[in-house]
This record gives sequence, structure tokens and C-alpha cells, in this order.
Amino acid sequence: MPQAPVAQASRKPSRIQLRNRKRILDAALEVFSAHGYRGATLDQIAAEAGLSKPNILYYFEGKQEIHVTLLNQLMHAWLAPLRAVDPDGNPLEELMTYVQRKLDMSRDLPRESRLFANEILQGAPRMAPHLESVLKPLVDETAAVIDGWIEAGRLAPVDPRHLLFSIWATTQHYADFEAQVRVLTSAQDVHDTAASHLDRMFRRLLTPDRDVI
Amino acid sequence: MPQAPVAQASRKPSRIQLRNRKRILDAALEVFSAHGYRGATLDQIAAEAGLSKPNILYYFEGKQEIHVTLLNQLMHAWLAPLRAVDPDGNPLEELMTYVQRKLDMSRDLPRESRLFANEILQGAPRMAPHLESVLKPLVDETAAVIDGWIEAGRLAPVDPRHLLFSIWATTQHYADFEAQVRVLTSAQDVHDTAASHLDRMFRRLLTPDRDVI
DNA sequence: TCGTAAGTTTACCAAATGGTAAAAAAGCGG
DNA sequence: CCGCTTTTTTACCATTTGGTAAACTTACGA
Repeated sequence: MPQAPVAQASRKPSRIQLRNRKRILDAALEVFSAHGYRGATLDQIAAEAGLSKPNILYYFEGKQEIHVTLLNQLMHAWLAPLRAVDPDGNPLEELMTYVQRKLDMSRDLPRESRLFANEILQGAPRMAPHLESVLKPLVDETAAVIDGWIEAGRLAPVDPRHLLFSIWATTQHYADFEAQVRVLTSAQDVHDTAASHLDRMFRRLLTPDRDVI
Repeated sequence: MPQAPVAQASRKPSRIQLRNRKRILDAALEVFSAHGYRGATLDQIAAEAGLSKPNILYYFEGKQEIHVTLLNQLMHAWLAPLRAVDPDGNPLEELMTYVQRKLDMSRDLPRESRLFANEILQGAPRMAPHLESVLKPLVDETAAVIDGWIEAGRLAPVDPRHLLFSIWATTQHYADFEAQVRVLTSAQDVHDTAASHLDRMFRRLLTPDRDVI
């Protein structure tokens, strides 16, 4: 009776197990981000991973488990720049650094960005719990920090949540809507021009007015 | 030999034809925007439209034709606010009006927004020609108008294309990422607070500095 | 009201797809 | 080198899905 490692999710995983699970998740990221959950097939993932379909199902219980594993795993990396915002730092520079980090992620991890975008677009059917339990508390916390900065007069008044939405939207746009951006921009330095545009935009938004009391 | 209306795409369409094609496109918008192209099935569309699947294929050649028809048809409505920008109007107010119209569309036509987002996310496989032939010229034109305004000193210097990206990203975010927005905002007046946030943000970005020469 | 064209339904089909059973092969500790 | 476990492959399967053929029904102009 061969024991599927999937059945006994405990015990130290073997080297082969570690390597193949990684291969599968890499392949799945590629395929899911390009075609969405339902547009992706196990055959595609298997081909991309260089494994057979049944072999993939030896490591994961099914398509859905691969997807959920990916999403949960990426959530951490995805939110790292937000966690890195330092409540004790310079408010304006902390937020501008956050903007740039998010923009860099759009360039360096476009597949991850599209994977999340796809999931949210469909109503976050497989990620709603995580949004509630992981993202929401972090956002609440950050919003409180920003509100504190504003009350201290170190930042122009702004709705913290809408500010975050605007940062996410504008930075992730370059990954999620890349097909459109590519059609509309001839220049090769899209990232750099975007960086200076966003820096200007958010700096203007957030810099407190000095002449007013 | 029954003539499929699909075969002879000419001649004046009957009332029934008009009504049913509309029903099908309405249903398809609902289903495609919720599940993406590959996630949507003809059976779902048929059920939503209150017609049988073969009946649907009597009016459209196939799933793809329904999708392409939808996209092309919506493109016009979608770009209307951009076309409405008046080169002879007040630059700042023209653009702020554009922002508000786009935000209103996110609230009033979220399905259309998600349909486009889905298509672009997957690399615009079925809409690339339209992006090139319809969107690009319009954007080039608008960019020229904005550049003119900037040169005339009536607008703060900004990259016109990145400005448009930022407007699209921030406004459509409320439709495309609604599932996330809903988790993170408790208030009922999301639209109104978003409106004032975006007004402030883009007004600050675009208002020319007066004290500099 | 009758005949023809338009519209609809029933009954299918082939391919794709997520998944399984079980045998075969490869690893590996002793 | 042996025996046992882990890993991989081969051969399937049931369901879903886009699509078709052809019979049947309805609309409508003469």
C-alpha cells in the first residue's frame, strides 16, 4: 500500500518531495497567472513542471489545493513591503519607499501580481478567508499609523484606505495590464518613467501644506 | 434548409433576432465578467439568457464570437468619457471630469470593467487588434492634447500616458478589485469617499505651480 | 389559411479535463 | 544485496463542454 505524502501531511519531507513540490508550484504559478484558475489545466501544469499528471496528483490532492497553496504562500511575499513600513520612520519617505517597492514588485513578480488579480477579479472565492484574517488586520494597523502621521501634521490629510487602494492600483497596473501598457507605450523605459510619475503623484498628494497654520 | 441568421450576417434583423441577440449578450456579459472567458460555459450563458444552448448557437457562431462581439461593442461605451475630453475646455476641469466619469462607470458598469480586466490580464488574446486600432490612436491624440496644455502652462508637467494609466488604474480598481475593497472598507459610501480622494489626488498632481516663474 | 422561412428543441458527439487504480520502477537503510 | 518504502508510469474513467444534425414548431406575408 503506497503512502501518498499528501495523505500524511506530517513527517519531514524528502529531498525529492521538496524539489518536486517546488517544481509544481513554479509551473502552476506560470500557468494559473497566464490563464486564470479555470483556464489552467493540470496537463499544462504537468508539462511545464516536467512531470506526469498523476505524479502531480501524488503531491497535491487536486487542482484546487495547488491553487490555494500558491495563493497562501505568495501572500506573505506580497505583503512584505507593507509590513516594512516603519511607524517610527519619516512618514513621507516611508510611503514613497512603499510605492517604489510595490512598483518594483510589479516588474519583478508580474506573475504573482496577475495571479492575485485573477483571484480577486473572480470574487476571491478561494482567498476570502485569507483576505479577512491576514490582509484586513494589516491594513487596519497601517491605516492607524497613517492617521497618526496625519494628526501629527507630518502628512497631508488623506483617507488611508483609499491611499492604499491608489498605490496598489497604480503600481500593479503595470503588471496586470501589461498587455495594454505595451500597446500604448513605445519607450523601453516604462518602469523608470512610471517610477518618476508615481513618485511625483504621491509626493504631491502626501506632502503637507506648509503655509497653512 | 433553414437559414441561420449567423450565416447571412446581412439583411435587416427581425424583432426576435434583435431581442434574443440582446438577451444573449446581456447573459454573456454577466457570465464572462464573473468567470473569465474559459471559466464561462455556454450552458451558463444559455441558462442566464433563458434560451437553449443550440438556440444560442443559432444566433452566434460560437463562444468566441459572443465574447468578441461583447468586447467590441463595449469598447465604444468604455471609451466615451475619454472622447468627451474637450481640447478647448479648461484643462484641469476636463481631466477632473474625466476622472469622475470613469469612477462613475466603475460603480455603474462593474461587469464591463471586469470583462475588460479579464481580457487584458490574459494578454488580450482576443482584443489586441482593437487595442491597436481603436485605443492607441485615441490615446495618442489625447496625449498630444495634454502635452499641449502642459506647454501652455495650464497644467503641471506630467507624462500623459502614465497619467491615463493612473486614472484608469485607480478608478477601475473599485470595480475590478471590489471583492477586496469590500473586505477592507466598512463604510457604505465607498464611492463618495473614493470620489473625493481621487479628486484631491489628481487635482494636486495636475494643478500647475503658480509661484514658479 | 396556407406555405415558406425563421426560430427552437431533442438527441447526439468528439474532445478535453480532473481524477483514479494499480503495476512498475527507483531509493534507501540495514 | 535484500526488502521495504517512496516515487513514477500506464491505462483508464466519468463528467463537462463546445458544437452539430435534423426534426419540429412558430411567425408571417400573400
